[in-house]
Amino acid sequence: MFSKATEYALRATIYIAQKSSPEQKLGLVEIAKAIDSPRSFTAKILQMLTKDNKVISSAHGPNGGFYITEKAKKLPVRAVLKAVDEDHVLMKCILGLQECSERKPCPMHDQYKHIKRELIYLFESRTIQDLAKEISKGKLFIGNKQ
Amino acid sequence: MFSKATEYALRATIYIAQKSSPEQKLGLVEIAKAIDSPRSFTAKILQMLTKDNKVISSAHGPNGGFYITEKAKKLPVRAVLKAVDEDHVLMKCILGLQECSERKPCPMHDQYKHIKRELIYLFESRTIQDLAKEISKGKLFIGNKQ
DNA sequence: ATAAATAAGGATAAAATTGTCCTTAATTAT
DNA sequence: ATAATTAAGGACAATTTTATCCTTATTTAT
Repeated sequence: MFSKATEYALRATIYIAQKSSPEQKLGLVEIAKAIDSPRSFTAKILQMLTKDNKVISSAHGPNGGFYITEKAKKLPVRAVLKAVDEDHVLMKCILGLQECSERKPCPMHDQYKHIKRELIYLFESRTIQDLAKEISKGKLFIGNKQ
Repeated sequence: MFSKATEYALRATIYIAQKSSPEQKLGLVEIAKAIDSPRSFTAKILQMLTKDNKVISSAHGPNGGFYITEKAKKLPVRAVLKAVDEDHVLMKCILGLQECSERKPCPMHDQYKHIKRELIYLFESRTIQDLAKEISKGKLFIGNKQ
């Protein structure tokens, strides 16, 4: 559904939301290990997420790293998709038609529109915080290696 | 959600199902124009769909081209995904984790699993024929250019 | 001030996907 | 038989995505 970049972005954001605070920042190496993603590529993706402090914040130097503010935790998960420029995936036609709408529907439109609505609702209604909370309750996983 | 290849595969299959018969075959050029896809790339994709006559059938020579049998029309749309080797998209974890299940869920698993189920149901329950019928009723579109 | 630690950014490489072109094979009509 | 028409298949090219590496900038601690 999403690109690798977006998958890493979502996993990293959830992990940072769960483990970090402005006092306790996380380094790139720890994050990449935890979410099982390639280190340098993850760095690029974190750059997109920290751009304008939209979703993730960062600090240079010793004890620096990545963290998330309380305010940003309250953003819908969809904000991550927007930050990595893949929000359109939620809205696009499942057959890839440029123009597919009620007025000009593709053959799957009437069926798929309900799923699309739920997808959008999922990413819009749940906040980054929501997902981080569940992971800290214990039973959830964010990386491939145990 | 799907790759371009899969989008073209779905559009081509629906178009062929609507316009062709074993007596009335469709040429590559017509198909590519109708579904607004690159001609030569579409040829490759049609090759996958005709492999072992799984979904689409073809014939060489004058008055040759692509068509679909009555039997194949009754296949679930999911058969197209399988033919182009992209069926896994329906099942995969939305965060891209290799192992994501009830027993070892990712942070979005509990929410997303319902959507996943509906997606699978959509592609499993609807046949190629179903989609072709609706397009021939008139109000549906399968290409970008009008 | 200096050194150490860390993210930011640029250049590049590797791999995958998308796309084209040309030759070959199969079929049909003459 | 021959020519025309069409799909099949192989080789390659272009583009996009994924990934790495190296240098630079920023901050902190000494």
